[in-house]
Amino acid sequence: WAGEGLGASGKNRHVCHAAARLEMGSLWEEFNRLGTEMIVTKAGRWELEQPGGLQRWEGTPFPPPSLCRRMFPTFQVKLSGLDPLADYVLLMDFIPLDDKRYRYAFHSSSWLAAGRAEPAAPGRVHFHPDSPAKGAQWMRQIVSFDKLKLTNNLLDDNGHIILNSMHRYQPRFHVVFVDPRRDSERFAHQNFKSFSFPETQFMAVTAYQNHRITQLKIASNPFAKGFRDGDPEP
Amino acid sequence: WAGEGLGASGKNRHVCHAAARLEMGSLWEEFNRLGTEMIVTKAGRWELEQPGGLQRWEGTPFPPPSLCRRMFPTFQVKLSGLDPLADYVLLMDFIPLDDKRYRYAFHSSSWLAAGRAEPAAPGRVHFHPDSPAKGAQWMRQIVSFDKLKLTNNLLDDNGHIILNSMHRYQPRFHVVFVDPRRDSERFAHQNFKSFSFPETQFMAVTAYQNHRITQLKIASNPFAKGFRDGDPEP
DNA sequence: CCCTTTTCACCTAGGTGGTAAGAT
DNA sequence: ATCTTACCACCTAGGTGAAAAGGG
Repeated sequence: WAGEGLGASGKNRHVCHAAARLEMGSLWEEFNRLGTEMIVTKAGRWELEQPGGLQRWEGTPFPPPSLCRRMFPTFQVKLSGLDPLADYVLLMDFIPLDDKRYRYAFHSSSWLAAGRAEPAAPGRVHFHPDSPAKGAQWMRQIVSFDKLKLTNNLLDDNGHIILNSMHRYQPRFHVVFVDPRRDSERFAHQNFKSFSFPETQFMAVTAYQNHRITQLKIASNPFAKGFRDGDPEP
Repeated sequence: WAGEGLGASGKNRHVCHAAARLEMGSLWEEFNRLGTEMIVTKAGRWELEQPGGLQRWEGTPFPPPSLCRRMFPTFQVKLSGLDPLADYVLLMDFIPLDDKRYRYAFHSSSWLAAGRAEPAAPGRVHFHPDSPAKGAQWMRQIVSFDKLKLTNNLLDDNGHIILNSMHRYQPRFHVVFVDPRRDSERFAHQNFKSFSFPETQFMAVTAYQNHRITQLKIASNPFAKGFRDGDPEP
């Protein structure tokens, strides 16, 4: 027990001191003040396999690019307090913030509850693609979940995160110690630590509702530079 | 010994049946008949950190993109004979084919030996970025080393493969079983299997010498499509 | 009416060889 | 004379929101 002692929190010593600082916090807060919205789309491979879509990649053994959307801002954290020599898996999931469905009232520029939530989508998880890796490598630089994609396709076959449009979600971030012990399943509840940043909560939408969100996305996302007008900002 | 028995080759049972089939073999052979050339360049981060280069990425914590070159054709293999449930690391290195330096004689369109080889560059290794992974995942689809980049910069700091221009090289591919035993170092020599495909040998150059190589690169590399003239080929 | 899907122009990011200038 | 570099136009690949079209 000495070698795998528990911290005061009841967590394994490899995770009990783990800390995560959200990067781009001021940008997240700026979005959060307006009410962050994230686009969700379908168009996984199931859509593209219809006639007319297939020809774009026939002859290659690889699936077509998924047209699902990333998050913006990107969820990025700076980690500390890990054991540099231990292995960790990093992952994210998304939990409903309530059991409501929403609609946007343009006249008042606000979100209104509009009935109960639809049946929850399959609760998927996104592993950071560098997992597993040593604590030292995770702490060396910012960990970015820029490969994470959102979809509203319940039949999605690409492992993307499935969300219901017009529902609110809270991203969660988990640090999981890869326990080398034979019976590590017995300690699974001690071997992870989770982080939730309230400023990263958002509404899933298929098209932006709040025009101020649209303008902030255009102003801050490099890929939307084509929609900026006039003054260049440093 | 029964659990980690050795095959007839003296190799660990997890690698002794491993087999690798080179993909795009006919394209490699077409290049090899002409005498394959691969471009090597400098321009790692050391070059870009000179005044005038830095401003392109100031403000980001990430290094600038390396301008070093990929190989074309890309080295790709289809694996079989691995233990689906065991972990493997896949990697490549490059060994000099001889101790000569070459020059290209345009009048005869041929390579001539021109003295002894220069001091060998640091013998680097390129790990496939998905390493380590289970045998099942490696065998599921073609393994592609398209991230591998070549440089002639002896001071390269990006982990790229360092080669001498005007020298001949043979790419090698290694399958390494990740041995879970505590004293696995003692068995290192049994835990890997190596593959060399003669049709992938090449001359490192800083600019193409043989015009027929240039034309074949333009004809077959999608990124060089801008230099193709006239007839579209399926 | 409200929400979703499709298509588009425009961008980021980066992989090509050509070309001319530079280095040795 | 030979090799190397820097810059360029042109491509692949894919991430943007706008706008129009589609669906219940």
